[in-house]
Amino acid sequence: MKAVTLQDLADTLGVARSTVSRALRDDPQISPTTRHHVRRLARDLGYHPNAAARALTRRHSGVVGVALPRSAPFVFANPYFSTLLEGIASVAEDAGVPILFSASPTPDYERWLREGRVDGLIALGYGVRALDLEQLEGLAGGSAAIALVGAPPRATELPTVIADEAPGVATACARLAAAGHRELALVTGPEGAAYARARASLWRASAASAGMAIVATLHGDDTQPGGAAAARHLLEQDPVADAWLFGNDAMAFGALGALEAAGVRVPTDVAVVGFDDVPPAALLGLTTVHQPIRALGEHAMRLVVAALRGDTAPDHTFSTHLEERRTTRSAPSTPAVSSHGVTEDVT
Amino acid sequence: MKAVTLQDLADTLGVARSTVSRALRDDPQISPTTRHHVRRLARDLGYHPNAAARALTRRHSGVVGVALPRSAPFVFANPYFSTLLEGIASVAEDAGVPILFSASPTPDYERWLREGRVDGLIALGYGVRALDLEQLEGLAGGSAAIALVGAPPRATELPTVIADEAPGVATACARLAAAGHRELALVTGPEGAAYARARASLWRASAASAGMAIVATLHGDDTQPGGAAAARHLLEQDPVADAWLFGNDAMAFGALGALEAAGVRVPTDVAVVGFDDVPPAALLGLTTVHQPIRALGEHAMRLVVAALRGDTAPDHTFSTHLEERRTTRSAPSTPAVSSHGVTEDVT
DNA sequence: CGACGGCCCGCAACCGGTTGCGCTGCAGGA
DNA sequence: TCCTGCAGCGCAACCGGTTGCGGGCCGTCG
Repeated sequence: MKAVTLQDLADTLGVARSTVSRALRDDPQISPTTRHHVRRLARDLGYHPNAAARALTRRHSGVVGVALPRSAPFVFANPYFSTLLEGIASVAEDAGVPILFSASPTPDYERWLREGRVDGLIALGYGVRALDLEQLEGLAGGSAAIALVGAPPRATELPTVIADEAPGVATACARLAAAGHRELALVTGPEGAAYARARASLWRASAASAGMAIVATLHGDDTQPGGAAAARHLLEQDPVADAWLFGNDAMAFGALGALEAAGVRVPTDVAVVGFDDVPPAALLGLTTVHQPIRALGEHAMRLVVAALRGDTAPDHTFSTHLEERRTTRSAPSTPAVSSHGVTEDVT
Repeated sequence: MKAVTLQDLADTLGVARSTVSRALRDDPQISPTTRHHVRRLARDLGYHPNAAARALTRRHSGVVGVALPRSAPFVFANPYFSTLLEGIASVAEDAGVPILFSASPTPDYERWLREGRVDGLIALGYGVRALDLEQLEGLAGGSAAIALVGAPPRATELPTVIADEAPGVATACARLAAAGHRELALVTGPEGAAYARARASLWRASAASAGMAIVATLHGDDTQPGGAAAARHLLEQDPVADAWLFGNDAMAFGALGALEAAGVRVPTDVAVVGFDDVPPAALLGLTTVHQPIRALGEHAMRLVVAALRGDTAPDHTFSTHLEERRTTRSAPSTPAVSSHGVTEDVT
């Protein structure tokens, strides 16, 4: 089954290929009648312009790539990325831009840009290593539209979309202190990750100014089993800190499971605080630092789409807040459970 | 910043473009020395073959498309699709195949095939409408590699990956009957959806042969809020069925929230059974019919990859089973809670 | 010493659209 | 009547790789 080409249309109509091309592209130098004939035949024969040929002459593909930080099982097991993708895909859909992605530890996506496979790129999270960052900056000097989501390994001129984590962390510390906690445990992300270091030092500073101390720090792998392992580890410590902070919700979920299995009551014996506020957090009643994940994704795609069109998108800053639910004790007088409930973040 | 092309390499080396092309492609008719020179220069100049040009001559792009059934917010809010994507992306990663997708209600993906943007396509769930199915069947007659996931609207020759839902449903009914239930309520998917009809009639048949009856049937929209709404609706009925079956887990989650808000105890007052067993189900302790979602995705991609290579993948059948957790009562003598716990489906 | 064969490489066509430019034919103005 | 102007279309080059085929150069054998 050969695909029908411009030439085919031209042949059966007895005109030149260029005429057909122009007719389909609404070129004013084609007469209405000819244009009409061409369009009708194109419709009847089911003509679809070859994407490769078009991309070749137009020097761009109209596709935006999304660089996932790690391999598929990791990425898709974490609702954080799904939610980010939700935002990205949703504005991509409105803009009519298809998305190319491949979860991979290797920086394929940088090749995509050079090969012209994609015109723009959104790099998620700590997938961007310092080395890649340099390459990306070079590519951005060309016509590539690039946006980063999450804290890059070092300062960069590349457009970066990120939420200010301070407010959420600050109120979390305030609430914990008010509830009587003094010694905290922190389970942060992988040792090398920039965002994990940033969050850890933020927690430390914020805890200190609320009159608390972080007495144990662990590095998790940002997965649910990793969180469970961290929890078991923390349970062996003596004394056990009675409030645990997690670098993301996935690890907190794992910890909740481990705590239940160990017969430890939450929040009575230990309070648990997550980070990100992914959709399942509301279901589980996990207290967590809310980050507008979906909005971050949307904005990243908006930046890229705007860059592709040549104009620049309005700047926007994102913030965080504490979503207080059932895994933390309430301070003596304040009502604690969020009124949002399970339907949140879904529509 | 112009990209470096074959011609550039040829010019600086003083050879023909074709020579450079052959040298890079390990053509035996190029001398080792020339080949070496070419490769070195290519590396030094950072040459990357233009994807469009290559796709144009080779008549294929090396990309596989994934057709999402509805728009992004719906798809990514549902862990079912994330898990499917996890499987798909994971074998795509191994095969080195990038994935193109765009959540959209319109059949863009069929265009993708015709435009040569993608060589293969995986169509998810009830996104495949009867009309599209015809188109897809036509395209499959050509060289397109197509796989369907989930029940198609009608019988088709297209390779379809789907799990046998009968075993899971049957044991669910058996357990419910053993726990003393007699009258069930069913909240199934959208009215028009083929898979929803199939599941509904399966539940009905299975319940009947277990000595139970489905006394109320509602159509939900497969979302969490939809499930909550359905639950509120069911609570107004008189008498209230004391076991509720849901067409997917997302709706069951919503129902759980609504039940909690209404002060109804689960499973004492009403038992809740979901469908799919998405990862959060384990966290929440939702009893549900387990479907090997990730494996379904993996197999679909394997089918497509095999078809692209010209050979055919081994057939494989998938089954379901009941994952009994805390939202159903246990029968008098059997131990009920699954031993899997929270770490399931994560590694 | 000439012929023949094999190794390497260049020429040119092609994939399917896009686009600058030039040519034709007809209408209107001088 | 001749020239100008413009609308409408064709020619051909180009985008950047790929590939069939032909040809030059060299070594070897008769």
